[in-house]
Amino acid sequence: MAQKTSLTSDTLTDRALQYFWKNGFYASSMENLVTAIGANRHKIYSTFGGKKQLYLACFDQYQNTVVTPAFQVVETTAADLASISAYFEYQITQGEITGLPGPGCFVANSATEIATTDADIMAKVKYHNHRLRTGFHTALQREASKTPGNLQTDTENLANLLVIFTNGLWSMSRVVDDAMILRQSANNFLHLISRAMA
Amino acid sequence: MAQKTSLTSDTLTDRALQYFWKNGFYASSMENLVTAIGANRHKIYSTFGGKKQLYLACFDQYQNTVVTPAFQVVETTAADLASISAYFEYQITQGEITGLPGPGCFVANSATEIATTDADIMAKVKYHNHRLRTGFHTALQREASKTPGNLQTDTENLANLLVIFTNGLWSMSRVVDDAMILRQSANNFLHLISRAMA
DNA sequence: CAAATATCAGAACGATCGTTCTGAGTCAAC
DNA sequence: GTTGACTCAGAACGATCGTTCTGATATTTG
Repeated sequence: MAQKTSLTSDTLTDRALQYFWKNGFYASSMENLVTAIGANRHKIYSTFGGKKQLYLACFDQYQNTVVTPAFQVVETTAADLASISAYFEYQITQGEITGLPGPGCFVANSATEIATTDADIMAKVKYHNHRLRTGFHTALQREASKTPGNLQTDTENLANLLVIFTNGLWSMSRVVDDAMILRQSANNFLHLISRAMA
Repeated sequence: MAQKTSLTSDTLTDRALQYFWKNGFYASSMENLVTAIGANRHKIYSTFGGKKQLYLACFDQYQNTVVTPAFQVVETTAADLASISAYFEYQITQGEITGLPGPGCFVANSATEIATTDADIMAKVKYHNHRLRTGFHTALQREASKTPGNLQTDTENLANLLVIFTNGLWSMSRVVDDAMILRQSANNFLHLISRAMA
């Protein structure tokens, strides 16, 4: 019994995230969560306070362990349109590894399941969309700056379209079993963006 | 008590759809459904068989009372890109009337909530996306045919992007409170489509 | 009017929900 | 070796889940 003390709060959150992500909030009972994360009920309540708080903690975990590794390529100062393409490619590959149809985006799922009836979740969802929009925007601005004299490209609106498309793509990843469709869609959409900036 | 016999199965399904649409499957308890649709439990079980069957019946109701009135403009033989624009405008206006943030698309919500764990729901979702894709495709083909000699426009891929964008837009409609954002996004996206066909 | 049918609200079913609590077991400190 | 703080599985809580059933009321039929 050497691994008893190794169950950190971080590990619990990570395992809970995996389960919530796959099964959703309502379909994830405490009974299931307890067995899924390998901790007893007491630990969950003493550490987080309850199911809802554990769920909220998963948002930060998701940002750190999923969004940042995938999206940081877009958030660097050197990011451009190719970086956005790399982001989609990375996420689609992750979906392939996990298996399609997959769980999609944890945040988008939450937006659908409980955001409209819970202000805390709504705030987390809005933050996530804001993060994507900001990242896309700066990358598109850099891309636009490559074309000298290009001042009329509406990078803000294009960034907004990218956020919406991202949401739609992960929604689609929940019902398609071939990654090629996702990959082709991302490429085609980025091609439209590219043409709009020319 | 003259209206007792007026509660047809169609009326029940319609009211159930409204409640499911707004609250989702899991958060809609039988207790809530009974009071929401104005019928007793016995009626629900004798007519539909149970909660899940009632939910499935709502899909057909949604197609008939929501999708068809909004999307038929795209499905006519005379449809073109302007028809697609009219479809988005119609849906966004409906969202404005219902109030934003709104319930989004009933089918897309189901895809997120239960499609991955239920084959029946998955089939309904796939049918819906297929319907959208087919409608968009034929409308885009007609639009493309307006430009003589235009044979290289990949209307199939563009139709697919429209389906994904539609999913993303309704997902977004669950967290934004201003219809202008949705309207502007739809217009901007159709503008990209338009440029791609030129 | 009387008999048969349909519809109703609500009790009741076992199961499971999120949460709290109990008691046995494990560990480190001194 | 004893104490005290920890973890653990699992019992148990009231509440609510989806479903079934009961008895009263309303409507229709002959």
